Amino acid sequence: MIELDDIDRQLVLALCKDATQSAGALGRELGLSQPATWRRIKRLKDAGVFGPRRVDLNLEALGFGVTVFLGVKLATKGRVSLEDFERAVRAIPEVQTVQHVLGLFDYRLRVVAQDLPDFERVLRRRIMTLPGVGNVEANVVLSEELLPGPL
Amino acid sequence: MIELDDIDRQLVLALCKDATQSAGALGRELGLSQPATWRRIKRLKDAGVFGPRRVDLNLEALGFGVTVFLGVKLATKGRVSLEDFERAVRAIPEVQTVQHVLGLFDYRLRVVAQDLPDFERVLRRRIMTLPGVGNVEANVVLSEELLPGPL
DNA sequence: CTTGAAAAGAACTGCCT
DNA sequence: AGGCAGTTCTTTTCAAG
Repeated sequence: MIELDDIDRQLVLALCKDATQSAGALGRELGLSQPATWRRIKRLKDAGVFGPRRVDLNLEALGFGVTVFLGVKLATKGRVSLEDFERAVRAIPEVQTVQHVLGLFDYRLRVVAQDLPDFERVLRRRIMTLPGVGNVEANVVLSEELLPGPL
Repeated sequence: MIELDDIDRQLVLALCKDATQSAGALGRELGLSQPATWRRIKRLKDAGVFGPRRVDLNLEALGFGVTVFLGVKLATKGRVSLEDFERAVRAIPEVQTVQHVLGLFDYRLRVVAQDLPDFERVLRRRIMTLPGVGNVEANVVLSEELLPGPL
């Protein structure tokens, strides 16, 4: 497990807020030189503190105004059923995230759609027809807030 | 609403997979020159296609091995109750995401903890003591897969 | 849209304290 | 570990076809 000191923590938090900041700019905030800051960031990267760098899309601006979290309970749950379900769900373009979970449901899916009529189409023709689907619960997202996290 | 042509779509998808690629490298894949690729990316940025650039942390490597999605149903739901609940939930370090949702629950929370005993502590001392909490449902995340999305 | 090039800035390196 | 100075790379901008 990776241990971070105070300065590392501040660097990581600053990068979580805005990943476009340069090592020089970050260092100035903390009273560190550019190379010192860069070396710390490199050490953190090499230690695997950061996940793969991705861009996240502004889906609203692209016409996807509706986000729904679905809980899915499978009717049949053999090894084959799980693999069949996962393969089929990966083929649905509107599904953004697949979580295999423990609890009242077997899977949680993050699904986007253009609007509610479009979501109904996705739900009826894509989700409900998935192999082995039992119960489905839906939560339409009204707003989402990302917090600093546990550091 | 922003319209993308085929090349834009390929650029966006490539950046979703790996945001560290340079404009030159991206252009080479698509048979475009570096300036042409750069201009397209700039146009997309200015159009607001991309959300704020953040880094995502490898929480497992930092000692947070457990991720749980909680559904929370409030017992009392006036305007004040929602604001009180949101303010209190924002103060819990282990809460990563707060979603206000429509459906069987009022909120969905993404919570991380070091392990299951640690999660029990968070649940009993932080979550269950939130103002106005009624029913709580938990799904422990076993695995999570991010898909390309609806483009 | 392309190629070529130049300027600015950020990333990286070696050496020193 | 951090700072300084310098090199290399990418980004960013421009000129010309």
